Amino acid sequence: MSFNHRSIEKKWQNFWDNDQTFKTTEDENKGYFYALDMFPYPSGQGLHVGHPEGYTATDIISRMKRAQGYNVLHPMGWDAFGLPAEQYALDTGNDPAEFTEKNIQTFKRQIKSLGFSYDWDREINTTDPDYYKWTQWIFTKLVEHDLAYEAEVPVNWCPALGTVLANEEVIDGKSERGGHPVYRKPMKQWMLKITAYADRLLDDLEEVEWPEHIKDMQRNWIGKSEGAQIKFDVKDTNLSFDVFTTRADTLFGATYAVLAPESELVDSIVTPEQKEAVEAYRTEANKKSDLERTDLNKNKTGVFTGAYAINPVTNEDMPIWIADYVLASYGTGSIMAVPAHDERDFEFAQKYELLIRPVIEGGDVDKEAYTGDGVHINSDFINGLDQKDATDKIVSYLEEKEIGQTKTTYRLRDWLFARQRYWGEPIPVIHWEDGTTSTIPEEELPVVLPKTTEIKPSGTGESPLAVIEEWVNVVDEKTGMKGKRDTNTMPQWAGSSWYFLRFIDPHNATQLADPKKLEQWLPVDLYIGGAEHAVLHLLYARFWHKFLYDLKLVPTKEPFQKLFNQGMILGENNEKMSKSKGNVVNPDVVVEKFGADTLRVYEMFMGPLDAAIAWSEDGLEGSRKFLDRVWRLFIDEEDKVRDRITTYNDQSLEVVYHQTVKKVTEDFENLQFNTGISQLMVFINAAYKAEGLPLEYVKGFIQMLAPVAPHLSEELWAKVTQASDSIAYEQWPTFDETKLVTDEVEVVFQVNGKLRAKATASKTISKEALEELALSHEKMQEHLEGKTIRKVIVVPGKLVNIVAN
RNA sequence: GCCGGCGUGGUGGAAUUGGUAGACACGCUGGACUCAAAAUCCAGUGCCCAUUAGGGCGUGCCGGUUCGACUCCGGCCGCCGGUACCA
Repeated sequence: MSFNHRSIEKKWQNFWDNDQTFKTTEDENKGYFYALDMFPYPSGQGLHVGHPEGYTATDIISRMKRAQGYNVLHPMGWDAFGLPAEQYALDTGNDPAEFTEKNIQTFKRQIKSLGFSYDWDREINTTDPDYYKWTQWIFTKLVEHDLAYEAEVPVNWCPALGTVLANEEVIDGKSERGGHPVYRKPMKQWMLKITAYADRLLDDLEEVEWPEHIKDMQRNWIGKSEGAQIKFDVKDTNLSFDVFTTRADTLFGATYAVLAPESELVDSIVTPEQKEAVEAYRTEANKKSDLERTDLNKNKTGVFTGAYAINPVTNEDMPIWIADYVLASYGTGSIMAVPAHDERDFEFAQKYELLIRPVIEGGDVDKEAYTGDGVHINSDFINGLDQKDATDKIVSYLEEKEIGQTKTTYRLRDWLFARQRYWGEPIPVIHWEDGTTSTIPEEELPVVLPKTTEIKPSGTGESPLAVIEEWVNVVDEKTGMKGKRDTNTMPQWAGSSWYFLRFIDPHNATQLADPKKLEQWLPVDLYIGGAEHAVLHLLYARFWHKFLYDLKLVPTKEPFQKLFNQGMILGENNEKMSKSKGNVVNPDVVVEKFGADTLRVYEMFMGPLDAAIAWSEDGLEGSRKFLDRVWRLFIDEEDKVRDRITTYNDQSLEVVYHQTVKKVTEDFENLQFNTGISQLMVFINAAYKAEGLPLEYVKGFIQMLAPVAPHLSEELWAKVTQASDSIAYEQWPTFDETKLVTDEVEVVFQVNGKLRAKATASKTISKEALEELALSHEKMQEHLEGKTIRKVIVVPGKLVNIVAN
């Protein structure tokens, strides 16, 4: 008979709720372990089978750590602000808050049906004013410390929709909804100065246990680049501009200069003859989105300004061009072009027939740019030097003349923190009529998002909040001065940048979280989520954490000690699951048919946690068969514990049991759940062949199965031990190192590296005796006949290899 | 293009201080049980040759180091992820 997952799972989920089994303990005599999932955005689609993969992994670790005597913090919450809810509101006229609440209830029901050991008393919702009060508070602190500032930044403005669009809502320069034209329009926006933390965000990656490729992605994103900044004078004026270059050594080969089309200097230097062409080019460039600009990278375009710069070492005239292959936002927004040794400059110079002068030996400038190292030529005082020496010498020269110095730049840009949207945290700022700006003091937070019956575009590009007059307009009670609230809201990244702190003290009304509790729980010991957040979320959260660290509000430099990214679960056809492909698996259906335990076992057994693996209905059934097999081993047809389970131990399972405890414990610790579960299967296979089942081993096995299949294990535990308590806090089984190996081991005999015979021998057998055993073996003698033994390699307890010819 | 990862049976995957390749599972084949089927239990299952005994081949491809290579080195091919005019 198989177990009834529907009744068992319901029974134990109710038990855990009523018993408050997973309420977080904070016993100072125990260690603290913080196992965190990336909290989900509660979409209208409901839970996907990909979600439980990471959740099961952290749940297994949480349950094992509780049994190992730790206080475990294992919370769940909702990253519930975001675009889809607002779109839904725009489409239907409904309140995004209600829609979001409904989605949360669906997610929560689904997550609870999987039996995760979350402490639901600590549930967090980023859209809850009690939560976003502190999101806003952190923002005001950033303003106080000059890490938030306002700047004119271009947005995707769609006049037809009367709204600003996110990049992903713009397709080929048209709005995704309606296909209306979209323009780049500068708007005043809040920016966060994440670049001030660039070096620390880079350096402190050394301190965390993250997958190397994720660290690499962050390093690339930060994009630290060391080079030199060099000043160029504009001919016949007192104007000048700086360029950034990593190849100062090629300065003698700089034959022209390029400014970004947006550069303000262009207005001052453009000649009357070129003015029209330059203006036309700038207008054209302004129409293109960043994406379109990069799309055109095959065919570089640009226009001559008519002006010349002076090369500071050759004193030659360098024509100044504008071209959109130079980005205003990187470096100084202007470059010295060295076409002989830079591929982009080479392509541009060829197209516009600009001078290409090689200054390094090697390569052929008629064909392509040479970007390698080599001996410098045509370069006066650095001739004959290699790249490094030439760079050092020329930078010293420039420093002496005070026209250049070493300089570090970053690819990382400041964080555009404003959204012209309704469904987000209001930015807690008032713009007064006298032109000043102030943040809302702590005692007046939160600035609550006003309820409104109709969310509609403002028509000006501002958020829908701008039309809610009674909310926007404020008067200072003391001075009577009028002001307007900032109508921007925060991006979705805001709430998720610090939620892991609030889980530690979620109901604290007076501070973000109690410092003592933060000290106990931080850093997060294990953080699991999808790789799609490898860069932005993790970088933003690290930035805020470091800022709070500087304010002495959190005790650690880094928030997440160990990070792991679960892989994707693909559809049975090996493609990404999607509605349109019809390959989506609904977890509700799986839980109903096979049970939550089966789903958990299957998702952990299908392969390594970080691999992308296709769903398989057959594999799922196999996991259920394993659980049934476990059940039948211990429970008979009458639903009674089998009398094979006994306190007598005939030792036949001793070795495999101790091996199982060791391997399962270590594999779970290392997140290698697939091999850990396979070891549980090995034990069950052996147990089926054994006469009696020692109670101690049965109990130990059920405990090891419990983190993966908790409902079934609770039920088995209750039946086998007659206990009325949960298995959750039973001490995790231990193994005895001395019982791991048998006295007799199988050894392998090889001739010329080829396996020819096997034999059993004592594991402590001497080298000589083992060699003798090999040479005297019948099979070996056959293979050695007529050959001369040249060499014998003996690995004690393992093998003998005889080299002969 | 650049950075990172991967490539093992019919399938998902095990195994790397270099030492029995294919653990565990799915699938398949056979047997037991059954009137029969399902379920279950037991056995077999990398490929090729051979009736057996046995032999040969085998971890993407080519080469190297080694007594011995899935594992280390060099060169290719393919797939996946990230990123992209970053000066």
